[in-house]
Amino acid sequence: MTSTSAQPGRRSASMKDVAARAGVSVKTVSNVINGAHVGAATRERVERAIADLGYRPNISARNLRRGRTGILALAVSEVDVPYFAELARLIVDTAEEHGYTILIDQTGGDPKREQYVVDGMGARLVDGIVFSPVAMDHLDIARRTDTTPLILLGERVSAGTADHVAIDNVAAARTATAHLAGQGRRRIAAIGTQPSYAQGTATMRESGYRAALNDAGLPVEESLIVAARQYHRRDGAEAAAYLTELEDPPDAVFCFNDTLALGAMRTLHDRGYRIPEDVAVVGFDDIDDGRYNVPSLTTISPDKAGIARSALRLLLDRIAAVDSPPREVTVSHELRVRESSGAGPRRRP
Amino acid sequence: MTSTSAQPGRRSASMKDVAARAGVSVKTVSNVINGAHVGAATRERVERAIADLGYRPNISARNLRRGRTGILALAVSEVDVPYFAELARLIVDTAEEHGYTILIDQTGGDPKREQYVVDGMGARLVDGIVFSPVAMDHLDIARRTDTTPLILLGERVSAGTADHVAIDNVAAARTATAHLAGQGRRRIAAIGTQPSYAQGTATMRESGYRAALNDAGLPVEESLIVAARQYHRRDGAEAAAYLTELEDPPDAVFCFNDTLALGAMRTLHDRGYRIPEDVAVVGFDDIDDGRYNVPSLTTISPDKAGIARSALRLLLDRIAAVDSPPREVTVSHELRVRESSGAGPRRRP
DNA sequence: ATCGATTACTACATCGATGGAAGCTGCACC
DNA sequence: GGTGCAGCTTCCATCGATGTAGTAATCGAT
Repeated sequence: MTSTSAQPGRRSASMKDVAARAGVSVKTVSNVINGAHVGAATRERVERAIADLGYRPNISARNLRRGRTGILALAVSEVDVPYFAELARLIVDTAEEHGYTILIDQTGGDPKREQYVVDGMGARLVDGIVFSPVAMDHLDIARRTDTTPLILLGERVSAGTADHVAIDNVAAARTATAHLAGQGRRRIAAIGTQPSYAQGTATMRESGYRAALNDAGLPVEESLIVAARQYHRRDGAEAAAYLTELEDPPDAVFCFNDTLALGAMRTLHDRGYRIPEDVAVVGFDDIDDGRYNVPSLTTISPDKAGIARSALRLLLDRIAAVDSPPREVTVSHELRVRESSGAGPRRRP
Repeated sequence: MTSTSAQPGRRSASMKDVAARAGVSVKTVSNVINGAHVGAATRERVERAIADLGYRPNISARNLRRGRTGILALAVSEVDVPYFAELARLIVDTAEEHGYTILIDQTGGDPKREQYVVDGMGARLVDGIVFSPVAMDHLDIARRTDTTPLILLGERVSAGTADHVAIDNVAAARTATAHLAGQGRRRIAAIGTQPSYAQGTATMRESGYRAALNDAGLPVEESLIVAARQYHRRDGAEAAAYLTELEDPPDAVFCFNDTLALGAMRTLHDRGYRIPEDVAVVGFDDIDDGRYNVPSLTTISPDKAGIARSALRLLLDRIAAVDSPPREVTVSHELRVRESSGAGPRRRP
């Protein structure tokens, strides 16, 4: 089925052109393309005409007729955040396996843009949306009137507002903090709280952190809990700077994501702290950067492929059956102990 | 224009419904939406009907009629490669300013998938494509029959095959290598050549490297030139391992991108080399990771925002005027000297 | 030979929005 | 009162692919 020659003419060939060339009706061409029963000889002729004309179906027309577009949106704050970049990669690949294409929307965490996402992205452009909210809480989402299937990532929604995929953030944070306590650390700081948003991932991780301190019989010291406006390296670096300036600096830091941790480690290093000897560091997300960093970063590793798979499955299910009750999927995670939390001598990752 | 109530009914409202509710014709609704002259009273009524019904235009129908989709594709090997992630972010934002949405395609460097991209991505789904080729050379691209506007990134195309945006890779690599020579380094290795593809970015960087060695009166030692299958940290780590096992290891390494450099530095560190004292390292791309790494990474910093802007401009121009001659845009770059190449005492980035 | 069933294909309406031409107002003007 | 002209608005065709209904041809069974 090699295209031997294609007319570079302004208008590209339509089914009608193919039909005319093959001497059949338009519908027969459609049948050939969609694999319906067509006689061998006719099929042959149509296929030759398709090749000759370099015909390719017009997606807009097909979508109009079929009522779907074959496009799903992935809406995140910024795609160049490593965690989202890695997730985007998996989601794009997974979607492709299901015959869907992914379109990227960057909200930048802007509430207006997030509202736009929740409202179905303006026009009926996408069949469904995978959304990682920053500013919206579940009440905002419950209020939505749009019916575009929507899957939330990393969001703890109280009760059946929307489909939702996440890891158990409380448990993961608890494990991470417990690991530090188990290494004999006594002043364990946390970087990454976000006061504004009571339902978010940050709050879950914070409460896991607090629970672990309680479990270990350690006091919760509010001055060791540092907020981060965003989750970039810069924010981690700034938070760490603040911590080193305390009268009694911490001997460990649990960062709510890996980029915060990498930024924090940079500052700690600059200020003469040895990692993990003086300060142990644990991150969250298990991005590729952390594995190769010196020292390599202990972190919570969520099953990202599992998240991508689950999100797509939920979304496709919902596209098929809009009225089914919302589902929550919890994906597994594990602690990856590496150099930054004092796991013996330095070795290759 | 707040949506007061939206029918959750299966089928969402069409222009016809709006027209019926407002007591006008479909075309008048269309005119209201597209800002044509419509009487104030009529406009008012139509707008209320739109709000009441929660009407939003059907993109597929509009696209079918208008002959364009408002979607552009960004095709790269993998979006989670930091350089592409950062570029994707800029391109998504820039496209949005122009009223376009970006759809991501990951080729994984697979020739078949790249061919698919060059052939316009199967169906007339996108209005244009920004493509960073890995396996395709300019001959493959010259052979293309599809007419979807296509902009190439980072590709040195010999003569007017397609529009094309890149930095001057030869000059940049020459600057990077010269910087190392200028620091007194004598055995400067290179990591990242790709023998298979004579027109690619890797070849440009290699020839800049060779030229700089000549400029500095240093011999080109083939054993110090290491290929990399991909440009991930792992490949850099492996290449560095090979270099340290040489009888006479290098005192500097120029890596063809930052992730190679970060991987290489990890291995060098593990094997007891001090950076930059024993081995200086320079990368390429200026990704965020490199700025915060310990030691921070000296690198070539391309004007990524400029690349995104230029690519979009070329693409939109070509969509408007398909037959204009191909253009090449060279975007600026600069050397960012940091710790990894011995720029004095370690300081914050 | 005839009937019913099956197959292979055609004609036509349809999805929703838009461009163009025609129609209907109201109004100024001769 | 008729003409001309705006200014809106309506009607109709259209974009390209697909579902439905229907027709023609073929086959097996009686």
